[in-house]
Amino acid sequence: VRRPRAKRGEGDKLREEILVAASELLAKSGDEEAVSIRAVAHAVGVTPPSIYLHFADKDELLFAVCTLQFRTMGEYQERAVEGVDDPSEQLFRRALAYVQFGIDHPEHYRLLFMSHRATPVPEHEDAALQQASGFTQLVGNVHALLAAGLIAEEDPLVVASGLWALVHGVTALAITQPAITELGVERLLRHMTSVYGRGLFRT
Amino acid sequence: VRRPRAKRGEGDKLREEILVAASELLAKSGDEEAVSIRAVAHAVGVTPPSIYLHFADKDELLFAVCTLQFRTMGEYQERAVEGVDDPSEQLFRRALAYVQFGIDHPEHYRLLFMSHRATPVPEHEDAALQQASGFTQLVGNVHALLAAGLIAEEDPLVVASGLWALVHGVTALAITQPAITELGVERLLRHMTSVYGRGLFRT
DNA sequence: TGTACATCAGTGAACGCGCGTTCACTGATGTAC
DNA sequence: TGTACATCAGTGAACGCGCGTTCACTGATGTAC
Repeated sequence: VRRPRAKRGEGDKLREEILVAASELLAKSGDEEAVSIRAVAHAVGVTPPSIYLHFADKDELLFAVCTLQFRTMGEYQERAVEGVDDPSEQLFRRALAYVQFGIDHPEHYRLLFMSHRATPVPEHEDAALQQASGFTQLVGNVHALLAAGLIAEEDPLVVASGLWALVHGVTALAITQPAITELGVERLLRHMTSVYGRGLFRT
Repeated sequence: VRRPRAKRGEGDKLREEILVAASELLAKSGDEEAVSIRAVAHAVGVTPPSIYLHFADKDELLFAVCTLQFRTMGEYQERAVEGVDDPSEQLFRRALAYVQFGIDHPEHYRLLFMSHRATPVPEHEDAALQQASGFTQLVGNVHALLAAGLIAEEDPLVVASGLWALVHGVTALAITQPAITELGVERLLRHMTSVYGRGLFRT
């Protein structure tokens, strides 16, 4: 399955194809280790050295995959809060969208938040930023709630981190522990947000 | 560094040494991939084929490491609730012990709850049991609280899963996101248990 | 319009590496007589 | 007490594999004159 060669100046097309192929390979194989330079090249219909025309090394390729997936995750969240003004409702929808992304793309979620790669190393700081972009909006939500006096006085960063830990817990567990899923992820999430919300919001 | 050969009938000593070496290698290297048959053999001071005298294959070795670590985790929890009778206090201490294990042994925690291996496959069911052993006691705690009317009517499995997701979220985030740790894991955990507890317990 | 030439998107073959696993073996330890 | 022998805990060498990466190359595409 040989890919037709790109026209002059269209060399960047391959870059895109490689990125998409790597993402799909990760999703389909269900294993980060299956995403080898050789496997990606094969999936695109090209020889391994061609990858190096677009990415310095394997690390850079995987980093690019992360960036791509962070963007997808951001879209999930934006779509979720679209047209919603109430900050507590926004918060809830954001949480749902977060978990939903993890369930829809378990391997990508693993790569972003559960793998060794997930630990942002200095040189990869804009990955941290990509991720932060979702997080900072969450912090924004929390700020709004604090300002409105809806939740008790507390460091917004702590509140936001707590919320993150909550959704991350559900998502990660849903991915690694299928037994949990049997009992219904939505049901679990509904229970947890209800309990947590009752504790968080002033009555 | 050649290990002295075991006496007759003391062949099982090597098995133990391999297991411990594999666990330490995992903890020190901070990477599951670093735990190769060859690396473990080297650490013990023995040649690679010797491993096969005690474990059928690499999978069985790693499975044994999991079992060992589940046991350690169980000890953390038992020590935590020792001499405590109040079920809600037990619950809280159990949560603390859970997170503490993850912080003390991040790579082992990864292996047990965050890796692909963490998904219990059929043949490995007693791993699920080992893990369940902690979980079933948690379910027991929840049952006691329900019976005492301290928490609202709800499926105890859902309540227990929620609690698990909560501590797992904090632990997993603390491991993969060092930025979170800067703000203080104990502080985050205290905030979350406080909020969650306020929502969970009837007043 | 035709042709020499530079450019650019790839290819093909090879490198060295570490891996899991196998197989035939060795040599010390204990046992039987 | 001495010696032949079985057992048992390992060893040494080798297998085939897939990996990331490099290097010199090819051949189609566009450009200059």
